[in-house]
Amino acid sequence: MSVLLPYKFDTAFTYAADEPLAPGTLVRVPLGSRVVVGAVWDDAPDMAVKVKPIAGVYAVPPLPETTRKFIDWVAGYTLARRGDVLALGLKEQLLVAPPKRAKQFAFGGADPALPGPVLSPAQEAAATALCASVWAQKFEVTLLDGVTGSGKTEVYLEAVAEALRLGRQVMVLLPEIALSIQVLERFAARFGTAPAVWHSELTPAHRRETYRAVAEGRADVVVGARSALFLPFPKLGLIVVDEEHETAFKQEDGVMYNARDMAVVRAKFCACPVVLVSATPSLESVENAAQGRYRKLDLPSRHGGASLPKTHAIDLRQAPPERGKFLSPRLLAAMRETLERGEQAMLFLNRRGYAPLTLCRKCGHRIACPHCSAWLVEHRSHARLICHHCGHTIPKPVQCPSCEAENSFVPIGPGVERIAEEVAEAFPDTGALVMASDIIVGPAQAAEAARRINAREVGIIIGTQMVAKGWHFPLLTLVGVVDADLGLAGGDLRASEHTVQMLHQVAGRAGRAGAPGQVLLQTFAPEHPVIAALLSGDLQEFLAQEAAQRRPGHWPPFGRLAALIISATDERMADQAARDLARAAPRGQGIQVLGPAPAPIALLRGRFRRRLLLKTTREIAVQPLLRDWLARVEVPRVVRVDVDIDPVSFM
DNA sequence: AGCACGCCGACT
DNA sequence: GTCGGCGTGCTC
Repeated sequence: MSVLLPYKFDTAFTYAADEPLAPGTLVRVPLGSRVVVGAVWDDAPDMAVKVKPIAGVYAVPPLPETTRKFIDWVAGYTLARRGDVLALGLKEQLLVAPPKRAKQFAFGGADPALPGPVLSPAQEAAATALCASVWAQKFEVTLLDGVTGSGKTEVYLEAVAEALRLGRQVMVLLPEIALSIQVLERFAARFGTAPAVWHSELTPAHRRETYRAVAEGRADVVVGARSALFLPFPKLGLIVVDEEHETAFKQEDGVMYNARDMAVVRAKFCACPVVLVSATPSLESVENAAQGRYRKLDLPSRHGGASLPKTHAIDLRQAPPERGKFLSPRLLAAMRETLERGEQAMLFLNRRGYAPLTLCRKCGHRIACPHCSAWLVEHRSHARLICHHCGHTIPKPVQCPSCEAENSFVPIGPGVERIAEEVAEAFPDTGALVMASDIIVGPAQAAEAARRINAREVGIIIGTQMVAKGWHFPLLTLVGVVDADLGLAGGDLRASEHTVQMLHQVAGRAGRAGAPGQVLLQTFAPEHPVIAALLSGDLQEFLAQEAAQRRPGHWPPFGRLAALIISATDERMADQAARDLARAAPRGQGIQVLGPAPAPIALLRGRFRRRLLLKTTREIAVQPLLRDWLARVEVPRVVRVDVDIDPVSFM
């Protein structure tokens, strides 16, 4: 009998059992001197190897066939080992008997019969279409494209209700679920009980009970981060991917998978519909809809008569801030007017900390991370400099290590903490709140931040990208983007697309209730297509331009990409391996290999990194090419070669 | 993932 | 002379 182990093995091991066990059965098996968990797999047993008997069987429902097929498929697609993929959803701690005092799972209690909200005609039409798909119980992908504040959540909650009426389970994927308190509250309001949640910050006992409830079919709605994909749903009837454009769905280490794309595959194996939801859908999904692979449903206007915010650019070349400051007079004036009306303002700057660079004004020395090619970022709230890549941290030095000058360091450029300082000077009597991932940590703090804002204890919110997602602050009417050009630097394929998405989402926080919203973009390049798209609000036209740029060169979504990241603690070894791989690169019609080049972060956590990029036309599957390529080249064991299929980050 | 085996530096 | 550093390799 073959058993797949949740460790770095691609092949299943063979064990003996007194009587045959059904595939998916979770077992305890000896491995070396230990006993570990494993899952009976569908592979043929290996007859050539001498086998040990299994040590026991867990009293847990077996992994459903749909889950096993999905695990095999993900491994094949991402070039990961199957055991590593199994490990994403199976850990020994999930199966140990729950202690007596563990609270019984309170679910199975969602009530789809509770009355839903009154929907607008457009919402009603979309909800009806989604419910029909759920009812049909067959695979279908729908892109639900609705402007910010259009009530997309209410629409897909009706589809969730339909699945519950049919006795099926529902998986809802969110980016960064730990911060999505407000979404969970809306689920609770609709169904009379909070959904099961699945994310990295659950306690072990909670995690164990949720796993069991899902496996036994007791948990009917699970709202989770990307790893919820690997939970063993026995009767999945609907998958929802909210904020489908979010890059947080892409796992960038270990098994590198895109949860949005894998959700579509998961739905296919489960023969159920999947709904991708966004106000700013990715070019990938829009193109899939244009080609007829996905169905598209639109919610073109805001719910309840609220209008979309008006967006204006502030040209920093003509009206710059005071010297040493970052908020222009026009933005400050708009903030003042907003506060005087009793409304709230939000300043957006996608940069944590006080200043991104610390410079010695005597000799020009800049403080860099010893393990990464990156500057250390000053965090004044901790009185330290921190590397945002590896976490390396030092107290802010008094003396320059290069020229030995004392107190010569000056902060260069702004982070949210520095903006907060400027705000405190300009508006000393207004409560301000910084929202950044190092300050608002976990669900409790996120909930407390939302409470303070909606209780009007806070007049000005200063946030990083954390504030772009899903928040609903009724009194917020002004959004100021401190540096709208920030995301455009660098040669990233999707820099423009991601900047438009992020800034549009931030803009969408303004004016969600009655009062009209206003968005001000501070920029040095008001004529840039990204800024132009945000000013006009015509995202379709913007995506059409993006498509026109990417199509001729077969860049995604009009072609396929895979990245090879070659890394070693010895720079010459990384270089040599990269050159050897480049020399053996696959060739042929529709195949292109770019590089090797030093990665933009050429040194990361003490490892030197080189990159190669494989680009092919859409008809070519990159996995066989890569398997063959990597098998032909021998690299020293100390050199690591990571494969990133469909890369999102090019760092 | 663990755990053992294995070959080089600083202790008794 | 041994203890132990963690690089390398194996686990059905």
